[in-house]
Amino acid sequence: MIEAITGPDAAEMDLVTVLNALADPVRLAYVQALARAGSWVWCGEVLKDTNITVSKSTLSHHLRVLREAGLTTTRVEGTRRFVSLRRDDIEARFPGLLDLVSAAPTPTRG
Amino acid sequence: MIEAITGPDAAEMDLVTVLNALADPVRLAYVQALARAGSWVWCGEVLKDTNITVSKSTLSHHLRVLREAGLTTTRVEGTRRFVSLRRDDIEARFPGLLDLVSAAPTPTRG
DNA sequence: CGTATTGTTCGGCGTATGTCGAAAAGACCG
DNA sequence: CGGTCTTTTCGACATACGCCGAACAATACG
Repeated sequence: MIEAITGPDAAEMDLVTVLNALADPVRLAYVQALARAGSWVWCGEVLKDTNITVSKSTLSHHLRVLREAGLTTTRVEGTRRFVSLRRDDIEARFPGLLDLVSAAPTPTRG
Repeated sequence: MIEAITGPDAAEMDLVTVLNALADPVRLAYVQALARAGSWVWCGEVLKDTNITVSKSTLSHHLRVLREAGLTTTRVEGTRRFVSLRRDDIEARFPGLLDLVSAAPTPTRG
């Protein structure tokens, strides 16, 4: 069976929690990269084309924050994990949020 | 002369900083109340019709975070201060952000 | 089976954050 | 000037957060 790890239902997403999840340079860049990359990206590869480097444990921590905020969902496939933005749920709950984040000007370098 | 205390220019607002400013229950409620109330509201009164109570020093701290993120500006008038959302600047820099925050479902009570 | 790959979990560490009360600052009123 | 009102600043404190390396777990490969 395909194991899918997901956080809260769309209706239970909390704005403060979501904003907090996005209010970190690493996580924001991750979400932006995900938005660019489409669905089900190998989670260890997402930050590859950014200038961000963190340890495995740190990345795992950030992915959990994103997941528990409701922003992403994870699918296990062999030894790897694939991650995807919950676009529809996010859009349903917080319309425009993903567009806003994706269109962010000058990635964290004012 | 009218003393106006303002944070960064619109062009220099940083998304992570802005999201971080909004990712706190008190500050989010404050911004939402401001969005509802219009411009130049007496800063000590903004949270009156919410169920939030914080000390003066804590509120002052939060107002500084909001101001330094670029979200609000403050005008001194006598012994009081009046605060206003920088709607145009926010909209120019992060289109849709204020609408998104204002339309937040179930105020911090998922 | 042994090894490699991929992530998670577990301490631990340093810093940031939210909170408060007390004190100070500035403006107004008598 | 003395008193009042409003807000900021100053410690102080507890907690949360981001980060890492080491150990563990689960799967795949030969």
